[in-house]
Amino acid sequence: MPPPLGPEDLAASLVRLSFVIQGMYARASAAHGLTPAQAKLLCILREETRGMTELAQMLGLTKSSISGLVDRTHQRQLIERQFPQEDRRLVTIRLSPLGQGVAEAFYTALCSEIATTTQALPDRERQRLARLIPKVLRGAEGCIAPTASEA
Amino acid sequence: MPPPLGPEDLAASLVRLSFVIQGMYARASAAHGLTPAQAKLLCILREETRGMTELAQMLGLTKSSISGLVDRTHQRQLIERQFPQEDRRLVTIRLSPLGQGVAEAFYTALCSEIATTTQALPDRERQRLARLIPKVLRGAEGCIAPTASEA
DNA sequence: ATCTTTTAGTTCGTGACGCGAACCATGTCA
DNA sequence: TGACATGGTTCGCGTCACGAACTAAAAGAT
Repeated sequence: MPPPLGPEDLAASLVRLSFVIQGMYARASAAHGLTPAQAKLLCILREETRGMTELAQMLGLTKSSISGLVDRTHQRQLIERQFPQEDRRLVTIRLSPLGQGVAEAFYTALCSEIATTTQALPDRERQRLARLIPKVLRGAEGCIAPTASEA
Repeated sequence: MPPPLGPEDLAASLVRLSFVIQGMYARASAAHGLTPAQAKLLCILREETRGMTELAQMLGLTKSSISGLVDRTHQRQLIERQFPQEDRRLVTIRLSPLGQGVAEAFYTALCSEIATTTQALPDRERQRLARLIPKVLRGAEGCIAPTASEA
């Protein structure tokens, strides 16, 4: 008969879990020649082209931080800058062909590694988990969360 | 009738969850004048005194990284170095009185913030979650996980 | 008892990261 | 036209993590 678990225990294991996942994220990044920050950037751009300010919001970073990150990622040939004519202040960032490949490879590798660890669970429990977590995420949406949402 | 969720969906929401938690961790750290790295260090030392190599293992960092981290944290008066006589190579690190206070404050703040977001779930589901997550963690133990275990 | 190896930490140089402050260029609005 | 807002960049700073080279102390081997 397992004792009931208090909310602190849940909090503690959530923190622990997040460290484990972040560890996988870091290793998957490194395996593809990326820093975690660059990996996040690529994952966001996987969806669609974005402006610098937009990226700043999504990553929860300062404009100046984004500037640097984009620079370094650009040097690695993973992204391209576009200068739309309708508003010449804008700089739009999109994946380069190389970047697309790396982004996909990274993302699938990451997911498959994570899946490996959840594969240990019986289907029923995995299914439950898959439905519970989004609920927690919805509960957390109110927070000032940096919305490092994507991937 | 919700569609069944594949393992990729689960992986994706796990990643997303980990970012949310890390965001809270970062904000809770900042609120107590800590960097996330320093907060992790303090949390480990909350349990007991440790040597440098031991810290390196637990945090998944290099000895040189620990050296720097300990230096900076020491400058903030949060930890103390001890030089045991039985083995004069060893340096043992423990919380200073100030560090103890900060560590406790940080940890409880973090847990309570996380608890807030899970409070939205009905008791039954929260209870389920609290039992499922440790299972995932056990499944992930095999991994080379840096074991940034504590807190 | 000495010589060699292992163990524990430190130092140094490098690159990435994130921040705030100051700044420029382009649009927008009065 | 002049004031203001918006979008990005640059700079200097502190933090972080790494590998390589190094010192000191302990443990083992001869």
